[in-house]
Amino acid sequence: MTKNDEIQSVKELLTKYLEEKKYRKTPERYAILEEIYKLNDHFDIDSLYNIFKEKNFSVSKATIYNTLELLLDAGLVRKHQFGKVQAFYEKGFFNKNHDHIIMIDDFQIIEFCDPRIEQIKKDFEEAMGVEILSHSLYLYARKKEKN
Amino acid sequence: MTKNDEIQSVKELLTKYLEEKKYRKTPERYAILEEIYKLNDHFDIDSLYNIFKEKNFSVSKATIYNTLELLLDAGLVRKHQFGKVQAFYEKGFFNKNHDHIIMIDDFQIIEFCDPRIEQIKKDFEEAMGVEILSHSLYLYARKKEKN
DNA sequence: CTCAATGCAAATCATTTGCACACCC
DNA sequence: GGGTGTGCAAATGATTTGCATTGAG
Repeated sequence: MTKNDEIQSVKELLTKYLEEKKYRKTPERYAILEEIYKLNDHFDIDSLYNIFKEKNFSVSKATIYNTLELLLDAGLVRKHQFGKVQAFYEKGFFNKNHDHIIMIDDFQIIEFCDPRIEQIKKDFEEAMGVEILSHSLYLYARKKEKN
Repeated sequence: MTKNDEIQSVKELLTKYLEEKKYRKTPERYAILEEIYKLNDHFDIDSLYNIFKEKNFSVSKATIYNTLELLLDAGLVRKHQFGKVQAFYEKGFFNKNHDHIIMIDDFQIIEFCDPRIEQIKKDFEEAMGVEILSHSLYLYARKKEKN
């Protein structure tokens, strides 16, 4: 799937979501979704705001906040809050690797996926009679020093 | 180990830490540590501040922020930031259960510990040649609806 | 006595909110 | 047209900072 195909697909998912919820299909919502899916990296509100600014496409921060909330609810982005006050986001539909290793030296983020997590979740659901809706796992790592 | 023994022990750990780092042994630092270890629950800065206020023991919020940073560095408390802007803390030396289930209905927090996590960490350390310093795992759950 | 630590208030910064206007339906 | 969504600026709330004062070493 090319990046353009991917963008096309998530736009369709957004349309479906907006129609289901009877929300309006505003150009801002599609533009923000598209910009997010063009990015390969994690991003914060400000950098997204600046991308639009550079393109002379006018979107207010309030709208970006609102829209990210909406996309979060639609399941099209993920939100991270690793230790910092400021939240980070990433596109979140096709890249199924849910977990993250944070390199504390340079804050590089590596994604991974380990089936044992899913097993742990299943075990807890059964043991405690609850439904686990989501999870977040971060490993904080640093490159091994050579002594 | 009784709660008093525990408080005694962590105070000694704090002393050791302060001496190593050549920091001063102020009454505030010990008082804050003690209050935290008297609590059984997770807490935020404000509730800790209010505890001192009620006791007419004067500690400023700036000092509480500073001291929590210090205790964090000393490994005597843990910090959480689950989605919210406001951070939560908990005592963190003797209670070895590191992972948390957040009940999204009432924000109740359940602790647990699963050895599979440690195994995942070990595997990654070996596979990627990094040292994993810590991790955080949250499961977001809700009580199962009875249909 | 000296300088690190505290207390207070002001500053900062991310996020939220209120309200007028715009534009999707 | 009607009401939701947007934009802007002001409000909020957690955390940080500056600076004068205190007290640990």
